[in-house]
Amino acid sequence: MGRTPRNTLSSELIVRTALELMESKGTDAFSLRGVAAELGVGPMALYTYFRNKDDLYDAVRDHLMGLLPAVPRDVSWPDQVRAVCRGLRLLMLQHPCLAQLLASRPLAGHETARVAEGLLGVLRAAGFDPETAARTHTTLFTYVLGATSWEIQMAAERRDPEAWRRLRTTMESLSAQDFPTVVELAPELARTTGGDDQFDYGLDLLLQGLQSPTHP
Amino acid sequence: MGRTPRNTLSSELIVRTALELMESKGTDAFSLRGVAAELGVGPMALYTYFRNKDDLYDAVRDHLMGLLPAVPRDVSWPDQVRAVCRGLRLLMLQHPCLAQLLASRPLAGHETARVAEGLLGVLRAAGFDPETAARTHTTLFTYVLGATSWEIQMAAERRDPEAWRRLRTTMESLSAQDFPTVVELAPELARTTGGDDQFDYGLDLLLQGLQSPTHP
DNA sequence: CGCTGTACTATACACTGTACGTTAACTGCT
DNA sequence: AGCAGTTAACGTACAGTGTATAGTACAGCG
Repeated sequence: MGRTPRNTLSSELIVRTALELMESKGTDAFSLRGVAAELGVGPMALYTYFRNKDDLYDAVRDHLMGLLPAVPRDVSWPDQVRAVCRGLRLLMLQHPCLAQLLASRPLAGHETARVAEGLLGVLRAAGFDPETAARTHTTLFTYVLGATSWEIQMAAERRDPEAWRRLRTTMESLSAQDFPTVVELAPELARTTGGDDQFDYGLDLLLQGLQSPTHP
Repeated sequence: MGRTPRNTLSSELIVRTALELMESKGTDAFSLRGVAAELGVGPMALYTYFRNKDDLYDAVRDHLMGLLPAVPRDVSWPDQVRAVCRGLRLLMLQHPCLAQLLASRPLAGHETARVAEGLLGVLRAAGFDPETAARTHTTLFTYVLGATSWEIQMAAERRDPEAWRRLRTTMESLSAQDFPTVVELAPELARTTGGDDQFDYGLDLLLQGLQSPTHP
């Protein structure tokens, strides 16, 4: 019997395979059995390396966070903040599964901590007191998460022709009497559901607030 | 044979039952079969009213959005914006499933459009041009979505003792040499993962940016 | 050599969403 | 009243899912 030899598996290999499957077949279609099949192994073999599916999700999330570049050193702190936030958004766009992984579980793992360390360090060096630095970190992080998740979701909707058609017909069924502003701004709304400009617009609002003279 | 009589079901009844189940058993444990069992009906009976599970999700989401109060009329526009954003957050906190429902599908449905109409109307009345109003709407909405989803997620984690313990040990395993700022600010970070103050902090940053003299 | 721990397999269970075909109950028409 | 016709709910079935439990082959060590 050609049984699979012993040390063909490893956490890293499983994580890489899981990531590939999430990106090719879509995050929802991902399954442990799929990973196992891809590796030519029984489903239960994965349980030697991960206690359950969520545990594997954690590992994939942390692996992806490890791909974030370091904070640039020779620019002003607002530009450092911009770099971190844009970097995280770009990573999420490159790996759409990251949006769902970040939304469904809290920060945990060393790579994730490294990212937090980078942003918090920038804020502390800019003179923020501990509480304000922590608040600002959470605000920036949740903004990036919300804005980019939304962007990814809308892009996915646009790609699925059936869902896109349904959305269009819903929009067109709105009476201009009951929803005058939505109907009037429909083209603008469609244009502002994503893109670099939209992201930077919100990010700059936050940064402007942070730099305002009335800020603590 | 006591067969279920004909018109015991309706879309509204199914939506209400689904919502109850999501809130009692948790959004993840929700299933069509559970709803059907609760209604004393076979699983396929639901397909007379909804084409599939996502269709039911859409209906529940729109139903929840209908619970949002109207925009107050006799206050300044920043206070109107505050009211809308806080109202949406409160609704999400009262119905945690709403966070997942909003994150996983785009805006669709009349009640959702009503909410958008309210916020867009405020912004237009405040003098924002169409494009800026649309951008601001998206920014505010995604901020509320991201911040509140995160808050709900962290609160859920704190309630699960096993997950909470794992998070604590991960935090404590971080060396103060590699992660000086994270370690130093650990108490502040734990305190700023949610709460009215944290939410308002980010919201005020955005509003400050919107009211700044350099804003378009 | 035999022992032990470990990495993988096999089987099984309780679920899930939903496609398909059937049947019973109600509606309206004659 | 009797007879369609429509439709709401049913039963069955299928292809999946995550994972508990028990078993098996192999590596390294005494």
